Amino acid sequence: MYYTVVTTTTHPRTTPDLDRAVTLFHALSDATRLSILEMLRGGERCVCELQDELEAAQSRLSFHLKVLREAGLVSDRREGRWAYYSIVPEALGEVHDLAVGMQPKKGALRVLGSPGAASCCR
Amino acid sequence: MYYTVVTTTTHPRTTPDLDRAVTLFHALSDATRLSILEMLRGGERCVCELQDELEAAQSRLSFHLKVLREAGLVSDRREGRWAYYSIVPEALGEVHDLAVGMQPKKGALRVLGSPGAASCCR
DNA sequence: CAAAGACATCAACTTTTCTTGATACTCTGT
DNA sequence: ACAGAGTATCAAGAAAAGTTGATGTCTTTG
Repeated sequence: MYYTVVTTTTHPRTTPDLDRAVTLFHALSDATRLSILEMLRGGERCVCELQDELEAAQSRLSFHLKVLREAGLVSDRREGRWAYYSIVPEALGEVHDLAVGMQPKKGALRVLGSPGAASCCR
Repeated sequence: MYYTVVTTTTHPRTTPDLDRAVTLFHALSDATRLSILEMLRGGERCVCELQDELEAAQSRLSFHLKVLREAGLVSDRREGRWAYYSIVPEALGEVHDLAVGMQPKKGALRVLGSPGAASCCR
């Protein structure tokens, strides 16, 4: 049996990509995490290396790596007792696309008195 | 008189753009704020319009607009008793550049056993 | 098998961020 | 000058995020 999703949605872009965008930007909104990513730009790193260079407590690092991992920005590979983290380029691609997609639409540049601008309050 | 900045800095990119990036990403890490930006994509809007469409309390909106404004993502224009907000494309450009700049460096792709990868822990 | 290293996870606590309701400010029309 | 609309700001409380130290789980090595 099939269900044809009719999408009666009154408020359109309310949930789907919005959540994703929030997750992505939130993961990037912390100095420690950005530093981690900066280190990973050079290639895979294990937690102990990050720990040394960032002078951060181990559990703190683990916490931030989890945030990055759950946002899909980094992936981890286990080898013996080490965990190697690396950047997931596709996720940064999403961020890139989001930034582009948030630019004003064509024709949205305000020309004073143009119709559509400020249909506001009487 | 000139100062030749010698950059004795031990920890390089520790403060300058990092803070800016954090501010920018943080401003974007909230659903309400992203919705506001989405509305502004169509052009300038006054607070009352945003209020109606987003069904958000006035003070709440004001709060979020302030975060966006302080991050430089939107600008406001006062006209009579109305405040019109609009997107600052340049700020989104910064976000775009950040996303690009965070991609792994050339040659950072891990080839198993390649030198430089995992100089880690003995 | 015991000991030690590399991480993850958890609980308690601190800090930051959001929300809400009240209040203040600034125009505008009368 | 007054009343009311449109906003900003502030204080207090609620919720979310980050930090720290302890503990647990694998895994490797002697």
